Amino acid sequence: MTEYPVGSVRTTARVVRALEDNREAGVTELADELNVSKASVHNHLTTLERLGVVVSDAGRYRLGLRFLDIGIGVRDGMELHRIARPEVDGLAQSTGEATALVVPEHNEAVYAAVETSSRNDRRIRLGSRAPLHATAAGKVVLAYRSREAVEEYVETVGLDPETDRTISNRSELHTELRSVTDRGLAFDRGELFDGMRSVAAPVRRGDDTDALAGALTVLGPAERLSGKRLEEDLPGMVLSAAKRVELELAD
Amino acid sequence: MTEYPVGSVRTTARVVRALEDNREAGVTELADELNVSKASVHNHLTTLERLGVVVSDAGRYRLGLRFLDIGIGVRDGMELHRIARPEVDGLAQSTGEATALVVPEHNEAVYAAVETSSRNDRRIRLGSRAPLHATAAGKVVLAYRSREAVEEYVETVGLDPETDRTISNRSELHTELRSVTDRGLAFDRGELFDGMRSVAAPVRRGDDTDALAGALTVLGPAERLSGKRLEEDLPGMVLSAAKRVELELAD
DNA sequence: GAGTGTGTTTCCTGTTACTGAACAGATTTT
DNA sequence: AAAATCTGTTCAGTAACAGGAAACACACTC
Repeated sequence: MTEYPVGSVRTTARVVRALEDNREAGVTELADELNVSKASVHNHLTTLERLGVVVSDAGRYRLGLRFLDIGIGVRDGMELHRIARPEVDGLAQSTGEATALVVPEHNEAVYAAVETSSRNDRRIRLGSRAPLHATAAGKVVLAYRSREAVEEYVETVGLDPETDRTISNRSELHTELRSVTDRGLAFDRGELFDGMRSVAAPVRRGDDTDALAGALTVLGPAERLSGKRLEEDLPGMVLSAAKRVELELAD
Repeated sequence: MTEYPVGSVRTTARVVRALEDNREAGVTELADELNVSKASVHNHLTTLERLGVVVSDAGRYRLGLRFLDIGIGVRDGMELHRIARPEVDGLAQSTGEATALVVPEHNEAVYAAVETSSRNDRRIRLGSRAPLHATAAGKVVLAYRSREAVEEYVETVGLDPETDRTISNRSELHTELRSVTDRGLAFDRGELFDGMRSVAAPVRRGDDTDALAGALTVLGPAERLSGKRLEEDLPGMVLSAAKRVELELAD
């Protein structure tokens, strides 16, 4: 058994990945980039096109919008999203900042819902992914894991520094996570993007285990997120919103 | 050469499709549903999980949010989207109705951007797809195609009736499309959903050929979309918004 | 009109993706 | 509590086929 039981699917994934980066590409171009024969690339592309996932136009190929269809479907299918969505919207309105529902997946923080108070403020992209140790929401996710699970994260993912404020050593991370569980809140002060701060509160599944379902978060520029607003006002709002989601999630 | 040059990818796609419908499933469940051996399903699932596209939890499998990531990336990468987005938002604000940017893909109308004036009004889903002959935006798409291309659409896709007002015969479609090109505008009066109406205007690529890039559309309940508002006011707004997009698209 | 791109097709072969069956847990039934 | 019956997972063998090389077709350029 190799790493990928169905090898050809892996090749397909590489083709998709390449199209994701290049936005549009030709057969030879992809063949060179991926070190695969032209014929093989061609086969994968026509397969993908038949499947309605890729669009071809005059010998150029690009990804179609079926991914969006599937992705939104997956997102809308999450009960956490259904319940948390109104709170995300409400938070955006009451705080005047960007807000999001963040969900852990494959050791990354995924923005499953994003809302902004002012339109055309698209700094955080829906569906984008960030490292767990460099965002408030991500730290919430880590904080509610066992110490071994956190160690495993450090081991496999590593603590790559995104800015010069990113937590990048093990002990610092552990003390930070301790403070997160203590307060039931996490902060990020320019640890992912310079001049960008965020607050996040956990949403736990009340039912069986107290496993973490996700996190609500508020994000904004350091100029606006500071002092009492950052330390007290926003935390209070995020926390109570998260609590409401937990309650409704429990039933 | 068979229908799908890389057959195993087709199986993978079927697995993904099944997960899309079932939201969550086990191995045997999928194996039965797809008439494939358990082992094979298992192989595909672990491959997909390794690729970060599927999430497994206690023997249950479900699609992850990577599709959303890719999909939004594709969408944001479209220059038409970049340019049309502000107009879609502006239309939502000025009309007070739901608005969208629609793009043709694989003979379907895809909602590439959706905006609503009031929050939590999520009737049309981002990324969802509708038949070309049953929506205002779709009729715009068809109208700017050659007659043979329209015939080909009727042949391959067919004119399935979605409601009792859906255009479902060839000649009716052709006269309708004629009126669309004449006025540069398309209407839909409950042809996709009962009680739902929409107006759409074309966005054409000015540059080389006058190929259609997409359409802007306004949607709402029949009670609000009727009379002079439906016939004159909204058309005027959609049309001028579409013109502005065309202009900026030309440079 | 030769030359260099492109995407597409063909053909062959070594790989591998599938199946059927055995295995290992967990849960339920008796 | 043990047996029966679900799971998901692993294993081994074979028939299918995915991938590579090269020829092809077509569009450009020079």
